[in-house]
Amino acid sequence: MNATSYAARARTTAVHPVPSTLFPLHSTVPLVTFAAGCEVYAPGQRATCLYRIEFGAVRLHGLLSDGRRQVIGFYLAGETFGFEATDTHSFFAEAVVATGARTHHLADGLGSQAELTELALRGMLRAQEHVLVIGRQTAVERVAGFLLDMAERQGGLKHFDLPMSRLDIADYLGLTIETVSRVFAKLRSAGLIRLRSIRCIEIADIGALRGLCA
Amino acid sequence: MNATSYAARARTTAVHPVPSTLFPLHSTVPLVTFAAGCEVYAPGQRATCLYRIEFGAVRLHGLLSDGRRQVIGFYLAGETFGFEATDTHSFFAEAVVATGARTHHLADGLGSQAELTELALRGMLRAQEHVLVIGRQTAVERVAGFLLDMAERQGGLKHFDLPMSRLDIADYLGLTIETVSRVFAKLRSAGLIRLRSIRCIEIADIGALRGLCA
DNA sequence: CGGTCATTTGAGCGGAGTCAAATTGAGTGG
DNA sequence: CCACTCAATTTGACTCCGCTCAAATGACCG
Repeated sequence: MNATSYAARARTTAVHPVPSTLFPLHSTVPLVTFAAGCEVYAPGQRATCLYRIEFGAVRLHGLLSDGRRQVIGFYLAGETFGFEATDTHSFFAEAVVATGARTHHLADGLGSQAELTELALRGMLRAQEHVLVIGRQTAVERVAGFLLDMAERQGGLKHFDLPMSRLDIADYLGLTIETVSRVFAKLRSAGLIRLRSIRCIEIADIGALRGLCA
Repeated sequence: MNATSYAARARTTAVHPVPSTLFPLHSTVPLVTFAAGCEVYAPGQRATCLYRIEFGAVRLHGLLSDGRRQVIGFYLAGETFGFEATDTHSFFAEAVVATGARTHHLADGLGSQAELTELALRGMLRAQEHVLVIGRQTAVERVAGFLLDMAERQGGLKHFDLPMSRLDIADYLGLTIETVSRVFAKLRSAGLIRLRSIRCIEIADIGALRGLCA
């Protein structure tokens, strides 16, 4: 039983839950911003628009009745989320760090049928690959794969920032925060990664890291 | 490490890998049939059409390099699979039992953009919910939820057939065959289910079963 | 009836979880 | 700039759920 509830582990800092609308500088669609930890939407709320992230990061997550949390996915700058199979949202979406996003209603250009299909198909593939990772990989394999994925999605540089906390990573990978921390320590002492700071990772041996991903 | 390879555990019975085309009786699109265990497609193959199942069941699964297997999903009569985010397939599709399906090319009616979007969105949601189950639920919760899902998808009767083996179930739920068997035994001795035969389940106490699913 | 394969059951182990304490780090105010 | 606070992360010790290995039982079939 993995029963330590999310609420008990993470005393989420209370933040202003109302997104502020800023000037649309580079686009005709409005930019909404969210402070770190701020909720974008919750399950059951009506899905009204898509969000394309300009800066920052968002996590999608679900909760079990006793508070166990699973992060379904992270969305980074340039990525789009908010589309649903039903007319209401199925999961929580929250800003991981200060985030700005442009909203697109289904009538808009980005909401065109073909693009929505593309997004849905990619979202499906991503979730299916996530199932494979969580269902059959060890803690080390999951963390190694996660770091490579994050590096690639941030431009493929050999050092990059992790916008999310260890708890977010653990809940994304189906592990505990302690296990994630221990795997980081192991990778560091094996010389595969360096921790420039707590949230800044440098990949020192990408080949070895890839070799760990089964 | 969950390293017992699928090949080592399951000596898949060799079957005729060539689908036979039968007469299109109720539809203008061709019916293809697959014997139990027969491969429908494999990763890397070009995705040419959708399959709508007339009878039988299909599993989608991925393999890790050392043979660990994860079943991504099952498709039952009336359900559609075969759509992909890229132009090639990402996973294996195999008939679980003797299966007949109608193929629909993207130009056909069923392949219309709106329907494809709908399928992709539902597929995404299903995979995301699967992530939540595998990432955060215990063995008992996973099995209980699986049985309820199967019952519901087969018409909601209180008894139904499981088309797939215990190994398929285990690989779908991210467990081992022994654990699945033990949970079945536990649910049976607790009076929540009855096993009419090895593959025929009767739900004796659906309320209690639901209560187990967190 | 014997062979083969799927499933169940038993015994023991280990990877990741739990509980707890130490350490680091980011703010904040003096 | 430093002391202090509080949260995030790391580290340590121990536990337990689900895995591994092994053997028994059951189902199907020629």
